[in-house]
Amino acid sequence: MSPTPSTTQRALLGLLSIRPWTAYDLTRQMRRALRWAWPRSEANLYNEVKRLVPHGLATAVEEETGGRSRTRYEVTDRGREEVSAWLESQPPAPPQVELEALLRLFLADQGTVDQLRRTIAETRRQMLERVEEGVVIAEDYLHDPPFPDRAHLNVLFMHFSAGFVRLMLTWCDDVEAEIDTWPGTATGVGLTPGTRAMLEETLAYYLATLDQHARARGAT
Amino acid sequence: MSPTPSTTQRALLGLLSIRPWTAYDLTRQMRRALRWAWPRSEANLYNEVKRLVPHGLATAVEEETGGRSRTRYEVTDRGREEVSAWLESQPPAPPQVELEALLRLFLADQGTVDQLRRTIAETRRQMLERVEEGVVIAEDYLHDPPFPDRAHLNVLFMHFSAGFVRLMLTWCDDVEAEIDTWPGTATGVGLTPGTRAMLEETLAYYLATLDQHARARGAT
DNA sequence: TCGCACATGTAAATCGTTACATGATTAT
DNA sequence: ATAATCATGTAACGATTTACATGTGCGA
Repeated sequence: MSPTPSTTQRALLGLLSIRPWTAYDLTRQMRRALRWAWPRSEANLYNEVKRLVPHGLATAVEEETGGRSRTRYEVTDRGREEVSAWLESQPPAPPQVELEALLRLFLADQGTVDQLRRTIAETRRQMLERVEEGVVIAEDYLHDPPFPDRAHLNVLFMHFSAGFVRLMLTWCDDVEAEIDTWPGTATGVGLTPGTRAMLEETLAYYLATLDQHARARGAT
Repeated sequence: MSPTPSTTQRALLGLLSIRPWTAYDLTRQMRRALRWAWPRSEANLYNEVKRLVPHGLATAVEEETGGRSRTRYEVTDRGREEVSAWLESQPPAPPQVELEALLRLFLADQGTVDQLRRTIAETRRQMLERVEEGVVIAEDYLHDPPFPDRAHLNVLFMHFSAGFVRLMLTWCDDVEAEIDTWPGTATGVGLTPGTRAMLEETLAYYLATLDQHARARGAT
């Protein structure tokens, strides 16, 4: 009757375990923070919280605030158990990246260098938007942290997002520098000096990593 | 009648623009390479290629190879146009990361340090698997590239995936080092020296980035 | 007072996954 | 000869998104 909740539902349950929220605040929190780990559309979130209730994982209270009514959700004991069981369960799903810009790069020989350049420029713009949001949040946390007793977790969380932004921005730089040396996207380019160097560096890093972890395992 | 194709369909069309493939080869290619940019289940891919045909974007030929028949797909002119139009169209969807491990970290105060440690260990293991695949592909490309005239694109593509793996592995290291200093996930931890340093470094990087791009824009 | 952003959803349509099915090929 | 794996899907189900709907407060 109650199949195991989806990861989206578990994320909402997790938020509710921190404290009660209204539906709208939940979507805000998902947009502000959890977008980095589990991005979902807002309409979907309204839907999924509501579905926690009939499963006995959360309770809903209607509040009359002036005109329109809103719903405040609270986690139940069964809800908390569900979160615990999930954290205990092995293993987490593998990381997945959805990156249309990278897809376009892969197929760039079907188009022009200029199209590719615009794709990269747009990607950089998107990342700079995230940086602007990040500055606000980071300053918040240095002066007046919203959840002081969760600061250690939130900072490790932000540490990932900062790393991701950095990755994307340097990748954009690398791609731009490289395509500037191309006569076109398709015609007789092949392995350039730049891409050959990248390839060798990548392989060296991979081999070093495997080696290091093989030795770490052996030393245990 | 033909609503604009989904990105998954465009990815398949893009592959078909390189050359004709059988359904199975398409799924292989998606698994081997495009997983990094647009991960989809194999069953779905079989479905989506098939749906290209009634829209006039691809043609299908049944081939009898021994016993069972297989389908070979080819792109049509309309299919190529569709890919061009897509590459021309602004803007690409923003990058999205789905990372259950990061979600678990965010909610780690609902569980134990040991659970978190296991999550990180599993994530590292998943990434090392990717490294092993990557070694094979990179060596291929150095000795006997499968698509020599596409090498420049494929290497820039791999450059991203290598960067992502590196990001994940160093993040795992950082998290492990930090949580080793915690007495627990929740009880009176707050902003530790380690996380404070991270936070300051993140903020500094963000500000430097914004500054740099503001000046770059000003200098144009 | 007009429009726009905030706040809060619903309904329909689509997208995508999991589970199943089945013949062929290879390894043991 | 058997089991495992490759190759190729189908069907059912569930998750997600898009588009719409509507009230409320605020700034120009």
